[in-house]
Amino acid sequence: MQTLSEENYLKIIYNLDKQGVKKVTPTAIAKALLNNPASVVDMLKKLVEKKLIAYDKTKGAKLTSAGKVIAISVIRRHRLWEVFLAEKLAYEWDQVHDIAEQMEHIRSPDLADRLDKFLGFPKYDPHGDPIPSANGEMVSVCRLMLEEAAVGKTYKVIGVKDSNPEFLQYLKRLDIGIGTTITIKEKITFDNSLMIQIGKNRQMSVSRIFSQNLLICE
Amino acid sequence: MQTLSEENYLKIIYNLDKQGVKKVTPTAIAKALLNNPASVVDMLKKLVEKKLIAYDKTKGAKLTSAGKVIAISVIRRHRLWEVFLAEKLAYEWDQVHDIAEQMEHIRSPDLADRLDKFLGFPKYDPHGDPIPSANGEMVSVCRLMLEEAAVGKTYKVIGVKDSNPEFLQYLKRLDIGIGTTITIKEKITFDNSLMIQIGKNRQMSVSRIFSQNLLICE
DNA sequence: ATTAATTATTAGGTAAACCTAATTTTAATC
DNA sequence: GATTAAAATTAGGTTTACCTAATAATTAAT
Repeated sequence: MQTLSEENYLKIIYNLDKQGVKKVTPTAIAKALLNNPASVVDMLKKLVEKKLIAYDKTKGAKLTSAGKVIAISVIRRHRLWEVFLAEKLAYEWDQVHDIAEQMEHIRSPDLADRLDKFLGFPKYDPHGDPIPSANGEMVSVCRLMLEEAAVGKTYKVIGVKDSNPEFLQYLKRLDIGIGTTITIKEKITFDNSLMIQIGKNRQMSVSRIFSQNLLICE
Repeated sequence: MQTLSEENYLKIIYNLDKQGVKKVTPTAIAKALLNNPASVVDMLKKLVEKKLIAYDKTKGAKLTSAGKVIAISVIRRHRLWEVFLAEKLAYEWDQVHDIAEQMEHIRSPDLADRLDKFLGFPKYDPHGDPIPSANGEMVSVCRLMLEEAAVGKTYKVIGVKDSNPEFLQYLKRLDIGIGTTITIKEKITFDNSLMIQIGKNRQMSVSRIFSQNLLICE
């Protein structure tokens, strides 16, 4: 049985690794957790003892399979609660993270599974991140930035990259939410803006900044 | 801002007082929290410093108005989550307490209010305890044991006294749940059993033990 | 390759919330 | 009212998860 803090470390190590960080170092972890590298070193030792990670100065921290199981289940809980908060309690995309950060640590054998069922087995959280299934599998990520979309194709909005409140506010005003369909009409090369069609009949131009922040899926 | 542990102490002090304990002593609190009286004394000092309780050897611990506000809000969150777990996630009455014990400490300004709304502003939790409203008011407890019911009258089931799993199982088999209507047909004095009507057409006899465990409201 | 800068680690410390064991206080009983 | 039992308190310790400051080890830059 692991503590709340241990769960957070495992989750962060998993996430950093997933984000493609070549070496998961104490400093990187400290930055993510907003704490001190010295504290991280302490905890890494503890996690090594518990056989939840392997740590090697030169290779950084790596989850063992036991550690990975825990990390994924924490992530699963986090993302399920995010869906709950957004969908059932009408929170905005940017408000759900901090609360889910707390809720992910609630422990009870089948809570996540019941929640999953209650929510209708969602595949993605409100940020477009895939939700691991009960057995720890994640759907292969169908997820690209609007910027990477191909002209002529139609996509569905699945989330945002950075949950900047202003951006979310703006999306809301445009009536763009999860599931909204977007068709790419034209790429304007000179400023990298895009002419898109939202839903069936609305057309508009969006900036590169915009298209780098919206996540879509075919 | 108070810690999780402080919240638990305030809640317990509130509950002990409500249960009619004449003097809320360190030993009583320790018994309720399954910890040591010495630890309780430590914490009581801290709570006095924070002006959340008044403590006097001879009178025991008493919540200040600030302490009461916190205690009631913890209780509100606890009971709302219990409703959520029972109603939305299909937990049995006896399974919700331990999970709600954890969820009650999730902090976020308006989470409880949103949850309350989502649940349709329930008045009682699955144990028949009243849920404080957002401003801290609790409905006057409409709650009596089936044993105390009057012949001829019709009541609604609001909860159980002791959440004994066997009893809950039995209720389930009888298709008795929260909201089920029960009409008292006859009191059998020789063994204190009751002839009741469940819903519209089912009649059956229940033992005194049974009727001392089911909570109802007119 | 040596110096400078960055990282990692160790040493020693703190705060929260517990604990045990000893002591004092209060209450109960004869 | 003295004795005994129970409860409250104090003293001193532990664990978890942090911290700062100092040192050691890497990595980068001249």
